[in-house]
Amino acid sequence: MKLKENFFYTIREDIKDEESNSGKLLVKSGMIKKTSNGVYMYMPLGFKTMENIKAIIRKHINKTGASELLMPNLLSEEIYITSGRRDIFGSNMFTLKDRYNRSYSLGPTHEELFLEAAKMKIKSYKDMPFNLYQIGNKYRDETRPRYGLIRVREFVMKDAYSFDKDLDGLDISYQKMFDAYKDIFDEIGIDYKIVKADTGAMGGLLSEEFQAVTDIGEDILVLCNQCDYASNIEVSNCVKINREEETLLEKELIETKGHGTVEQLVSFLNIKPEKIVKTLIYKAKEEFYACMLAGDREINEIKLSKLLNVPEVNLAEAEDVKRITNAEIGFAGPIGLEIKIIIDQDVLEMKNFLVGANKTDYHYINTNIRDFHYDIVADIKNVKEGDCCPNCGNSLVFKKGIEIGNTFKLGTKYSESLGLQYLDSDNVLKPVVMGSYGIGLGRILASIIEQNNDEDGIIWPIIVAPYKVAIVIINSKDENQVKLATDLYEKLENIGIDVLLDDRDERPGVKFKDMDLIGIPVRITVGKKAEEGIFEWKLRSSKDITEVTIEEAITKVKELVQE
RNA sequence: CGGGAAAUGGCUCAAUUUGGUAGAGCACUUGGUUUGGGACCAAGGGGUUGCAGGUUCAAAUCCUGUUUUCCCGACCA
Repeated sequence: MKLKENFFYTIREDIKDEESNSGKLLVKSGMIKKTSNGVYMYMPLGFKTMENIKAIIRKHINKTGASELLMPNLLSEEIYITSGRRDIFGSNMFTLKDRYNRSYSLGPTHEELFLEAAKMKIKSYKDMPFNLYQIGNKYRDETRPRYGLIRVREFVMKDAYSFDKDLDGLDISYQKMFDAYKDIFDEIGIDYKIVKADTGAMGGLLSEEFQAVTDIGEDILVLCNQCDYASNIEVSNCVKINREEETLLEKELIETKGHGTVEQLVSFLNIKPEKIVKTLIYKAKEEFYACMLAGDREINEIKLSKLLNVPEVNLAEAEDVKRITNAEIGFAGPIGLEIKIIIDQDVLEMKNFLVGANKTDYHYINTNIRDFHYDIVADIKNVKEGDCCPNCGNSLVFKKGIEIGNTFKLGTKYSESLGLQYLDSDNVLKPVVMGSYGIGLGRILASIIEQNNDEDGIIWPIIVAPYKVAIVIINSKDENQVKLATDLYEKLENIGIDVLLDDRDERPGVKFKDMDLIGIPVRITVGKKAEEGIFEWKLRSSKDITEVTIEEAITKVKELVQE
């Protein structure tokens, strides 16, 4: 592409309404432009990069034997009501009415539709396995879009769905897709981890997430130093902590005026948070539960909701807490409570701890497990950095990640609710066994930038770069320079290299800054030594500059692109 | 959905406290000097200050409502 005669722009000023590095750089470099909260245009440069990512994805997904198709996004709401997911998505789903007042929604995910498509073929066990996929838009009414392309309301996703007659078949289909995912992310060159995750609104048997490792990530990845344990914190199991033996003391009521939080109590009484057991009142459906865990720990609501077998749990409202505990917030405790009490497994081992007294401004010290009743003992807390690995016992470390891919073993959940059956060899109708597999393309774009940038801008890996080579003409009025640069430009184009010719009437500094900003991997400059046929070769990722002839330049480009 | 901040030429901001009819830098146009890391000089073009009301002789500025954006939280395959 010749810059002078094509659509190209960059922004010099800092981007005010983007917080993340990738968001700022994507907007500054002219790759995307925000149209409203969480909705972006892909400008030519961004579009081209996206197409490169799509090509890599297609290559590997096609290799698994999956067939590509394209689904609509305007979907009758009926579809989601039938599958029972209308309520699960709730206000996360965009809905609209047509002129006859019929309800439609913009597809947040497409299990239901792919299942409809699969019905066209599946009659007998002989019709499986197969795998369908599309690369298309998804719509989710996120409460708070943020971080550029990382959390948006309209986004591009590759979603694939496998159909098998039994679980053994699913295992094979799943593994194929799982391996393809690894190949895709390896080829793109993202630093990622695969973690076990919650199945959430998708339901099903197993969920594994492909997480790009970056500090801006919204998920916490729990990793082991020694073994290959890797899990999203939402489902990481806690290993019981061994505690020192202590003589049990008698509980004692003490005044703690105005000190309701763990933090306040720690400084007021000069005790360790590990000697406090906090009591949180939760509401699940219409029932209240008191959840007890050590003061230095966070509750894990996903574990709690699974334990109680409800879709979600919420902290109780202030009035409810006051009514249940007869005290202000901060003074809840187990003694005398009439609701069900769930204690974290570690509380069982704790000795002589502090709890709320269910009386404003009072706590009990030296409380022990014998002093109150409890109904359930379970693992209801988040793991902490330094905890023991459930696999090998070594210590766990945390990293932050962005979910860029997710693979689910769905099982028969959807085929049962939507009636996708086949006739098996024993002449019995059975539900089809499904898997679903997603990749977020915008998140890949953002993650690559989060992982590959410097103070000058983006540094694209060559495989996804919108253009592999930028030829910069130092003085676009110098005929020699223009001629030489154009010659190289045409030769590279002829061998199929995406190359960009900066022939604008700008000063060199402007051109260098722009090429750095948009992250083109190779820069070939035509300047002072144009008359001798000498180019300057520089990689975006390095400071080194070498002099090359036109033949050498072409050879070096070929080598780089083939790698 | 709770809490906070903001909205002024294409972009980043000033003028708002103390009401007097909008200004700078960047970008753009023209001319000139320049040309190896976001040049300089000169002359220009471009804004009914998010929107709707209200107060006032007079509103970017004060008041009310509303919309949008950003941040923190809640939420989130």
